Amino acid sequence: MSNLNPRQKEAVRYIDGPLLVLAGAGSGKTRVITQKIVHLVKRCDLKGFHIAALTFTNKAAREMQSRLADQLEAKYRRGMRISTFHNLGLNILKREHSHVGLKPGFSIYDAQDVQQLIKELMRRAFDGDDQASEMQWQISAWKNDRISPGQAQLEANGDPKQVAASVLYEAYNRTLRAYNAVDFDDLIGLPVELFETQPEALEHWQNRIRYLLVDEYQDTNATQYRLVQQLVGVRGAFTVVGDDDQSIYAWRGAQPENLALLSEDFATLKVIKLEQNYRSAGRILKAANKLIGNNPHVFEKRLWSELGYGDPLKVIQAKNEDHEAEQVVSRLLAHKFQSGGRFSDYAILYRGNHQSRLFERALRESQIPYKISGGTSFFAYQEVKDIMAYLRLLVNDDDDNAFVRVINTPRREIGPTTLEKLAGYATGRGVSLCAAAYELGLETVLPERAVNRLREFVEWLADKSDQAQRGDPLEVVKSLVNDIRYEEWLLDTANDPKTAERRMGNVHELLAWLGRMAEQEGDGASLSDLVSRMTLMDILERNEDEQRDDCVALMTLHAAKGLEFPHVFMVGVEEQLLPHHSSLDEDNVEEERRLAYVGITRAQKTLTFSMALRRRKHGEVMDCEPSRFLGELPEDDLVWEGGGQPVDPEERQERGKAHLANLKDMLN
DNA sequence: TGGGGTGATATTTTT
DNA sequence: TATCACCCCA
Repeated sequence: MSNLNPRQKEAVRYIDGPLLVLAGAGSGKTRVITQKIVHLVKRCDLKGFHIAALTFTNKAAREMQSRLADQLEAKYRRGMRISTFHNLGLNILKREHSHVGLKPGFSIYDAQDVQQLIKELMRRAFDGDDQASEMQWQISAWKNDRISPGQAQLEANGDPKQVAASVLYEAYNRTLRAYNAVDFDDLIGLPVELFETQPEALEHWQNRIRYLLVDEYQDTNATQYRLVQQLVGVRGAFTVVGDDDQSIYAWRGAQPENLALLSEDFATLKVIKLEQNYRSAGRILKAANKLIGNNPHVFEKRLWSELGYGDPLKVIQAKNEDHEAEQVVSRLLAHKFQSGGRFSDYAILYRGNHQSRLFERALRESQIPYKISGGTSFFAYQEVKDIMAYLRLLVNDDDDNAFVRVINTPRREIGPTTLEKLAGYATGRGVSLCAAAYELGLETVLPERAVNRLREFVEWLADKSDQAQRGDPLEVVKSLVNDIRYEEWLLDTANDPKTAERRMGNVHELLAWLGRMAEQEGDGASLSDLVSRMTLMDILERNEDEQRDDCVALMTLHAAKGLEFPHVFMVGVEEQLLPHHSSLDEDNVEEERRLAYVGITRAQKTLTFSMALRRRKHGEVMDCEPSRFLGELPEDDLVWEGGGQPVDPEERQERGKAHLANLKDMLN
């Protein structure tokens, strides 16, 4: 407690009612949350069992957990829930599944599964899957806003596209239930629905969670806010921490107005502002404050810092986008030599992922190690999806999506015709594909050979499922991979043995994760538990760059939220790019300004903006103007630089080599 | 069954 | 312009 400032202390100690902590960038909010948990346990005698802290990302949850582990003995942490919203939702559904029409072992569909399903439904209903992702987006938006298919249809007001989407929404939900499956949005939405209608269930969870903390509160959507409201009930024992200036996810349903809404819904709400920043030099904060001052505010806030004033901010004006990348990289390199720092002290932040390419190239040419965050998820690999589909089917034989994925992977000589007939039969009988395969009537529509193959498959599946229920789930999974000769199949299908090897490596990785998770969950863990937990995990692609740890970080402004770097380059700071043109059309400049604000406040010591005067867009060379946001920064703290002549590629190579030699010298 | 040709598309993304 | 998803074919 002694290392907290007075405001932070107040936020930690205040437990008399609902509390909103407005935590500016770099004001130590995670410290406050963890300290508060310690305070609740040690000073207020609250059992860990009765405390829940919610985050949006697994990363944030992990971070909080590990910080807490440093400050609180294990016995105090028993039963404490520090998890993402979605994991809490999963826990609730696991306990209450019967009330919302789910059977144990229900599947969780990720965005990819959902897209597949929606395309399938669209092909069936409108013979065509045009704009499937738009539909997917719309349905998710409705779910986030707590709008039912019926309401959606009413609100569509005859607009054909909206009507179609709402009809699809209805069919989609129905199908998901038939498959005994939920999507990510349902993990929050179904508990909310449940709590609206089942007071006993709500009471149980209110009794269980007696103090609730929520991180990044400005990112909550309507459904998540409702869940928070329900859980805290009239008691209102909660602390939410957020910053309206860092709300950059409104486009995916977040409602920053939930911050202001709190004071309406909880009359006794106390608000504490954390305005002392421990991260950035004075100049950087001054610029950030001035920029964000152009946005309207419900809560006024002014960050200050005791760190020095720091260097002026720079703006590099490059001739074109290649030149921009060159300039940024050569300045980064020069600065690193001069300061003797590490590559990991630097970050390059951009608005859109496509902007990374040029910087990657420039960094590679100069032999600078870098890592790009936001790679493909481990679970996107087809081999991982395959095995996961097997596991899903194993614990949930209603999951037709998984059935279709798995039935011919590897080949079982069950072709599209057989499947189609099976599907037709299943629909007629109102049962799942798996169940249909057992039915005797099947012989009337399918030749004996096909029926036998299907039976063989489902019987094998049932056998495995039995084993999984009785024995060690992990062993069953291993034997499953063995039974289907997956490795053989990978070798057959990949034209290059290296790819097959890599894919099998991913399968082993998956098994290893399952093993680790089984260990973590303890003896009682069923395969179903493991599978659903896995689906919510965030294992990222392991690329070679990540192995080295001294790397320049490349990421989008969105991905940078919550991070900090001694030296930040914000690139492509031009009109049409930041603010992005589509936000201009939609009159969303304020969110773009917050995005710029997030970028600026990532920097600790130096901040450099860059822009190109001309840039090719969609194959056409366009003139670019400096972002309006640059004009909103304090003029005296900004140094504009031309950027000099472009360096020719050969010289760049030379420079890279020289740099490498230099590194070697330093090592010797 | 994967690769090559074709045509649509071009912000941000977590769970 | 570059990428990506999809369709068709060998």
